[in-house]
Amino acid sequence: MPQTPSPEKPRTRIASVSNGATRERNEREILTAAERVFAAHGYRGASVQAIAEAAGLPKSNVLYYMGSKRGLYVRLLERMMARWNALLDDISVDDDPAEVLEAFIRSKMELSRRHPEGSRLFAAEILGGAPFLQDYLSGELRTWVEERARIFEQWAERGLMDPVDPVWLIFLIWSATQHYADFEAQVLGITGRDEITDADVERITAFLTQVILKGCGVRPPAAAPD
Amino acid sequence: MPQTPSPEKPRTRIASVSNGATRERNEREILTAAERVFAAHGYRGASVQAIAEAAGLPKSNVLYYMGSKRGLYVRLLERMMARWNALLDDISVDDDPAEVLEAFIRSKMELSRRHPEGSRLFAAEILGGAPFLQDYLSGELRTWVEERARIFEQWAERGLMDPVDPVWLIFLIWSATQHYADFEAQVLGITGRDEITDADVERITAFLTQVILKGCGVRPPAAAPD
DNA sequence: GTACATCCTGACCACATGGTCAACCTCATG
DNA sequence: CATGAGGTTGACCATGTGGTCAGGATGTAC
Repeated sequence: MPQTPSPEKPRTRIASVSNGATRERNEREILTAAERVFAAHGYRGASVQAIAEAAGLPKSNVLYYMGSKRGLYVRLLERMMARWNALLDDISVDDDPAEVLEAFIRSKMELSRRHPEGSRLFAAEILGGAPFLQDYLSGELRTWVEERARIFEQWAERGLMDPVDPVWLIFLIWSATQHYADFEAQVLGITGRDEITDADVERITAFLTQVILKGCGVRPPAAAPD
Repeated sequence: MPQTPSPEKPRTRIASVSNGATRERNEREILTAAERVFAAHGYRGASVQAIAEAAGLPKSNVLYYMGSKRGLYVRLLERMMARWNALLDDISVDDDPAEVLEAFIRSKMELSRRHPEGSRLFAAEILGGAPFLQDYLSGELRTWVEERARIFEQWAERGLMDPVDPVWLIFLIWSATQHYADFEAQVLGITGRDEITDADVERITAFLTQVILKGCGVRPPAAAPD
């Protein structure tokens, strides 16, 4: 119904130039604003009105593009999950534990750093009992964790690291890295700064890498080149 | 001593027996219910109606006891801060770092364990930018952290542990322990369990203690029994 | 110009929101 | 019994909620 394709006319370009461009620009604006509002107030606490104001658009326009509050929220979650899934996608038993763990910590830290609102959105969803993400958690993400946990275990068997519980190790890395996005307000309040700089992130990453690798009996990367 | 016979006139004192008891019972019921609802949906997302239903009381009754939604929320935050302040209250440079750090991890873990809703309430407040807690964070809590950080530094100077940044170490312990309350839904989904048992908590505590102490170059308590 | 799809939005709807209030109930004491 | 303070709550209010819709604006293709 939205589009009526002509059977024979060579309409290579149905949509006008402004069409796609306008849509893309507005959707991006709305998604950015919505991520911020949902992150700050959770699903119920966020109002379409507030999102619209943050995006500089009338409420009706937001609903025109996104259909519904729920649809918008789900779309944001899916975008965040996609970013997440790209993390540490290909590791094998033959990789160097130190390198992989450092890459894990670093990339997770970068993810929280680059998408703090998305990170908080995710956190708020989990805090509320993950009503929209239960299937993802006990499906895709669980598999993701189990696969990596198996590799950690094999490393332990080969004596490349201590035989720590791999799942709790993953949780430890998650929580430690996520903290700087989710609890940013706390970190800033306590340290007395007004922002977390790139240099801070670099230092925190180094700190976490050092403590966690040493804590698991993994030697730092420099010690294990071939 | 439920009632004190007034020496002169029974004018000033009028509280009946049922008065205090009823009030106490209802307030406790409301606070428990409210903590759960605020934790799940944040300040804006929680409705007085939902809290009332969770407490098994009419909405009017909740407002009769608590005055306003905001007052109820602030009261819950203060209760949680009081629990928090009792943590690791007296440590000195002369204590054993291993014992103190383990006690810190353990008591923080127990706090999250005993008050998961309060923990999530706090988390939701910080996630939303800590609109009600900014002063507390940059005041009391900041002092709390600085005092303990100073002690960690002195331990490092004495060679009792690695010279890691003490503030980030505190954040690391906070995030790792808080994770099991705040992200409970994630932990359960991924591990496939339906609850986190006392035995799990014990094992997680041991894991965190081992990794963090070793990671900071602290030796475990020499006199550890078994 | 006409045609047509997309874009835009104020007005509107049914319902939920936090909060108020007056009327009621309960019950120990005088 | 009557008093009176605490406890209880349905009805009510102004405002906010997510969502709909009709009608107009805009721009490109013919």
